[in-house]
Amino acid sequence: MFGLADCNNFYCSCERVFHPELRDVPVVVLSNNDGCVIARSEESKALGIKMGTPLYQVRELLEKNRVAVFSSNYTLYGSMSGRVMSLLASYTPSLDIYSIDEAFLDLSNMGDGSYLKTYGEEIAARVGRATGIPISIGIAPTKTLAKVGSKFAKKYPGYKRCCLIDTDERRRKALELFDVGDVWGVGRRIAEKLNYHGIHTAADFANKSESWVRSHFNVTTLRTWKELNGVSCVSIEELPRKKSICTSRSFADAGVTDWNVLEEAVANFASRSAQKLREQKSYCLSVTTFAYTSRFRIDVPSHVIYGSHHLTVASNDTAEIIRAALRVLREGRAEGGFAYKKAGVILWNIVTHEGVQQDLFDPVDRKKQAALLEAIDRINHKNGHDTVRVAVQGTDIRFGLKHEYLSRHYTTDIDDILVAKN
DNA sequence: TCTGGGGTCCTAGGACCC
DNA sequence: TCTGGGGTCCTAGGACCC
Repeated sequence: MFGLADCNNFYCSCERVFHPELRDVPVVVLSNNDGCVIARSEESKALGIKMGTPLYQVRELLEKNRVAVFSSNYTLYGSMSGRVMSLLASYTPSLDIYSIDEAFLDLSNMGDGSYLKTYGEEIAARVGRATGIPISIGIAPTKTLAKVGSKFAKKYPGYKRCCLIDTDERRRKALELFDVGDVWGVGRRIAEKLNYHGIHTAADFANKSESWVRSHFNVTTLRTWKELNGVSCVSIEELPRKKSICTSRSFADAGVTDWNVLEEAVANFASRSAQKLREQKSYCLSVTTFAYTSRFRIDVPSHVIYGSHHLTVASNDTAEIIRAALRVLREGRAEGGFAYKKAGVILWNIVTHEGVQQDLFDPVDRKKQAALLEAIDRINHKNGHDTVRVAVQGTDIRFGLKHEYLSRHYTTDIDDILVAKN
């Protein structure tokens, strides 16, 4: 049996922990640059605010309904996620952290149905009490069904935050009430195709024959079908090492027109990506850089820079990766004044230390390089991000992002700890 | 005017091999 | 006019997830 624990409206809930006066007030959290709405409390959902809506389209609605607005504060959310996950880990021999606000618990051999139900209720209550974050839990023989369960647990208070789908009868009832488009693994396109064939509920889909599903869809969708029928086949292997690492940002307002600022931004993205690479103790062979003008503006000249550079020896050296990223950027430079709205650096072809193919004629002393990087990382860890950096990264972040509604770093910065007054 | 960021997996088609 | 058969590897793009 699998349990899926899902934090309710996670980012909004994190803000509420430190703003208890907002408990019954609509709350939204914005994306980077305060661009779009990416998290909504139940009250905000009821106002009809959709996920991913640009802020400017709902600004009036937010003001009229006195919605509390926050810029995203990933430092806070990451730290709160850590608290939730460490509690969840104490309830299972194996916890698979699937995202910042979701995790699968291995609940095999934990006793019969009624025991599991109580166990789930207890987990949810404890996490809520200890962290202030409300969570919902679904328990079922497959991960896809556990996800279905968690949605029921969230929707109906009667479940006491835990919904168990263990028998065939319970499974049938649940799937009949569940929209096929809400099934994990069924996105917009597949939902459209299923609807076209007259399939609307998860039960409609589960009742189709295997051969029908196989002939109309690919193996991924077939797996989803099996999971709905109680056959577990989606494995969430822990991927300790990422296969690609990306750092990208949109630029505020109209974008970046100064080429030097763009280079500085790309240097910073490359540096951040190299740090992430070292954190997972990996090396990359390929560096891709991209920069493009607004996808939404048809009234201004558009331009796309996109290219890759391949290293001869896999590296995680900041300077080397910056050099590669800037080289691609410069190769893509074109005449004309363009306003770049977004840029980023992707590292891929990632290998472990053992997987690094040495070069007989390598001019770089890799041992010295590693020692230097380790020293830099240690200094930066102690004294703050980018205390030591490459000159081309610049001294101030001129392409700075908009964070007009940022809350404080309550759990990670000594100066931001809440003070209780008498 | 203003429109996020970071991932994984699968498949079709092209390039190449004998 | 007629133009083989059987593979592998790589990449771009599409679909999905949060």
